[in-house]
Amino acid sequence: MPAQQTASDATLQTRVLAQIRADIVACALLPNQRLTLETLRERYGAGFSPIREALMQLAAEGLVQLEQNKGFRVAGVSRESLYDLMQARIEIDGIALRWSIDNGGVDWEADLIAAFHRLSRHSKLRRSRPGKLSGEWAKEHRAFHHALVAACNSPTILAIRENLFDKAERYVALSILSKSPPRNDVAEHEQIMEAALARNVGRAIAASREHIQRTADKVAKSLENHFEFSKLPGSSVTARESRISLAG
Amino acid sequence: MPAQQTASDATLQTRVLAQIRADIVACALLPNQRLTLETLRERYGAGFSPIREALMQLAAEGLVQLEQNKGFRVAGVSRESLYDLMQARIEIDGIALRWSIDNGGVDWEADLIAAFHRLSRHSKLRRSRPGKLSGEWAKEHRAFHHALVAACNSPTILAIRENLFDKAERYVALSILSKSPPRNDVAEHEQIMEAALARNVGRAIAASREHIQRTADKVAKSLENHFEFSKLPGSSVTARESRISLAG
DNA sequence: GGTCAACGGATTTTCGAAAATCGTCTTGCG
DNA sequence: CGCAAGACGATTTTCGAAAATCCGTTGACC
Repeated sequence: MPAQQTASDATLQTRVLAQIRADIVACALLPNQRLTLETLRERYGAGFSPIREALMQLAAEGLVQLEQNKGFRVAGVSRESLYDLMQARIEIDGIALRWSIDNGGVDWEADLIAAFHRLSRHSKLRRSRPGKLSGEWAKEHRAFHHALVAACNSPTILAIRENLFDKAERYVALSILSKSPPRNDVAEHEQIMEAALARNVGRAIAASREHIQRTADKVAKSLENHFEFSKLPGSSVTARESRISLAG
Repeated sequence: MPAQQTASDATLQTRVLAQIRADIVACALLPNQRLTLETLRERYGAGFSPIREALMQLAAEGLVQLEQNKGFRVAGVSRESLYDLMQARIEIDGIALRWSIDNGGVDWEADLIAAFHRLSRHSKLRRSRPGKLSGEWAKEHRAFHHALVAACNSPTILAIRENLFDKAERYVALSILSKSPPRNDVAEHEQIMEAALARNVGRAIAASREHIQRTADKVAKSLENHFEFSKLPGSSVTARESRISLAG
């Protein structure tokens, strides 16, 4: 069993898709950055077909933009789309949370508590050491929010939620890249969890809304403070290509 | 200006994508039908690449399913996924409607009224003549529902809504294919519109919920009455490949 | 008779080259 | 000098063939 890669299903296309998506979400590929096929071909070691197919799928998900005969770009960011995204997340997560509380059984409760425990531990580690563990933390954070809504029993809503979460995580990664320290939101997560476990739908949704709203405001603020995003590590992107416009 | 095709943006991929999506939504390609690349190549007159790219995008949208090394199929249907879809539509359309009522101005009102007028006229034509105009009607029906939420001012929610609408329309097309006469729901649409124009959010959302719920029930019933779906016009699909299972 | 491995056909997946397209620069003309 | 037409370079888009994979089947061996 060659356990070498994190997520290599089988086909090259699947692997490339996962890698590019991860790189975009983690802002290893910056917003608005041009995605030349030749460059991607070198970077991911694949032919044109798998890469183009992966990019098409990401275009459908909204993580990359495609212009006719002009190629692909990482989706741009703006204050408008940030708040649009976060507002939608509030609603969608609210729905998923409501249904999850309605349907969730003991397993759901147990998984949720376990996920919170892992998250809180990783949050402490994250605060003590430098920002090298943010990958680990992001994983636990994602797992916790997934556990919250895991019992909602609606593949449609869950798929939508997952997609919005990806996009939100990208904004958070961008905020961290701009030297903004991550905020300590363990207490917020605990409040959501406790309300959910108490089967208090209204309180849980309100707490979730607050959580997302605060994240949105924090991200918006930290991006405003760093209007010029020219030289970021590990990318030969020109200023023009990766400039982040908060205006439109 | 060669106005020959309905929707031919520019690239072959875009055209193929629109055609396949339309064919799936209209059930010209039946649920569960296998999509051999060779067959699609003949049917749409294109190479492998544009077709595969289009299918990848449709896979991301959820209209086709992709199995590793086993190719593509039109997404299957089931009672569970029908109700999952419709339940999600109720919620998403509710959100979009609420925001649209909050934000909509006079233009929104005017467009909505105009869309309803066209819809009601086409509904009468549709009842008088045989089912040859259902394509026209579907277009107006789609336009009306879009006009309802057009002012919601959230690209994210609108994109999600559009996708769910496509999937719902496919179920309705399937229902019509099973010789089930379309129901006369002009009154329902009028109720939604009037509540929206009166800025009565609660009543509008309730009417919308009722409308979707009734459509779901109607579709579910007409599909149950036609368990065997083997020989449908214009397709050389074997019974095994296109059988519609309402069980799972 | 039953089980397992290897073979063959069909299809997917991947590749790299050819064709088409766009933006830009240059050139020629008014 | 200004402007339009044409050509060049870079990149996308498309194509068909080659490689890889899967499934069903045959055949051999226990």
